[in-house]
Amino acid sequence: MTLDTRLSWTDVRDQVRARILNRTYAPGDRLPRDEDIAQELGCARTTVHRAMQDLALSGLVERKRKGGTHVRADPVTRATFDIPITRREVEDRGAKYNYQLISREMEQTPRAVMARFGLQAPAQMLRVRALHLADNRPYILEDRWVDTTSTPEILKVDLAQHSANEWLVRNKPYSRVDVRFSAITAEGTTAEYLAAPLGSALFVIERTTWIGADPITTVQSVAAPGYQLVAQS
Amino acid sequence: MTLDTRLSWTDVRDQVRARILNRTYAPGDRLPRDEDIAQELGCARTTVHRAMQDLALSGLVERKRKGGTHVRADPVTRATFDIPITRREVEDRGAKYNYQLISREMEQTPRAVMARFGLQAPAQMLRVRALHLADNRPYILEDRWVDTTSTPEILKVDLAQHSANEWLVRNKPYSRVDVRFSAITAEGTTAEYLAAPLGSALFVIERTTWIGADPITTVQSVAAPGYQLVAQS
DNA sequence: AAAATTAATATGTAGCTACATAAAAATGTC
DNA sequence: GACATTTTTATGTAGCTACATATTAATTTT
Repeated sequence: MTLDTRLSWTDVRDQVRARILNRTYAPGDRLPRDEDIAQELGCARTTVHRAMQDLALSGLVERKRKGGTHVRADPVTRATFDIPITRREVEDRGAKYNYQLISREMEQTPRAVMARFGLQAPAQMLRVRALHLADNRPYILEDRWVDTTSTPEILKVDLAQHSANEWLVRNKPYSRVDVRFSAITAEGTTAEYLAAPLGSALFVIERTTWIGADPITTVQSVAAPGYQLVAQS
Repeated sequence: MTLDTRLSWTDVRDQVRARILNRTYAPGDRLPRDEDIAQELGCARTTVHRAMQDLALSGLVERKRKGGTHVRADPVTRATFDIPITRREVEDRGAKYNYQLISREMEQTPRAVMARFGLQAPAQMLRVRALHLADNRPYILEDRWVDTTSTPEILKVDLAQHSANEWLVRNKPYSRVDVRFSAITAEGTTAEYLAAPLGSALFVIERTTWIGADPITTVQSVAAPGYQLVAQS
């Protein structure tokens, strides 16, 4: 048991956060300099610096050189989501995972896919459609396009056995990713594959990845009715 | 012009990331110790440490004391979303913001709301329903419950003038938040208020906040058709 | 051989110094 | 007064030391 009351940077962060919460430092206010806070609390400036960095990262304060640290007037809620490979997601829920390949063919990219990649002209890419199942019930329907220029190896993968999702995540790291969420209405074959009532609302995750400037893949993953995405705490 | 090729921690991070991308360090592999990397690249261990922390934060590697640093075998896509106050969101799109109060009354919390707060028994709370408009078109319909025990001041706020969203964000900082996304079908008054075709799919953001262990507010925000949420790059 | 103890080790953290850098404030010039 | 230049200042970063802490690995004990 050490009797020293040495402050850790998380202690400092929590104290400063508490002061923001109880309005000692109100929205828009400028906080004291790191060094002054350090002196007041009896720790080093580096410790305060680390605490402040964390508060800035979480969106509570804004820091600027020479300008100092300000409590954000319009705090944003910042939420982080983990999007694991579908197999894991299913298995983590304690369900049995299954996978079915629906189609696999070279096609010309439609306008929507060009837009996602930021392409000027259409290209030939591998389009893979597949269904992921949880306990033998449809879970996620994915419609994927893979750039065979950046990823020719995909052509040799037996996609009936291994999902493109898994193969790509394991074998094709990306340097940039774009993720967006939306909702669509269940219609036609989408509704059929997901066994969703016609007209029901479906949650959609759109994910596009690049390596450097080169497109790798873009997927539209449509979840079965009732799907909910929860932020990391 | 300094001729020193002193490495910054972001340089180190990028170099290590590049090695993971190009399979020098493959998924599941253990990376060299921070100190060895530091020596190899010619910088201090602290610099490597900072770089590694960042890679761990972004989900690329996992670190454990004594265990070392490992490339994650099943990398997750980690995406961060900023959820600003609705006024800002609208104005940032260059649209004119408007707001309409629909109803405001004390009610007993239904089961769904109890669940969101984790309450055992129902409670009386202030229920506020309101519509946010962008360029005079429905944008987001919010159905909010405010705990008047933790937040009695809300009762004195003129909610016809200021949205509860804005007042709470500005005046009631929270210490914990739960965010989740889903999709629902447009029906009844929801469809009416949002001027959405019956049966169309609507994107839903559910946000619940606490201060310490005390509930503050929970909102279900239903967006007009076509809404898309984009991750921060 | 199994269990308990001890040692070794990689990451985590705090504090210090020194200097870099951006931006505001002060000053000087026309 | 308007504009350009210099100074000041608060945060940002790199490197060092020293020690904390969580685990694994090795050793001893039963």
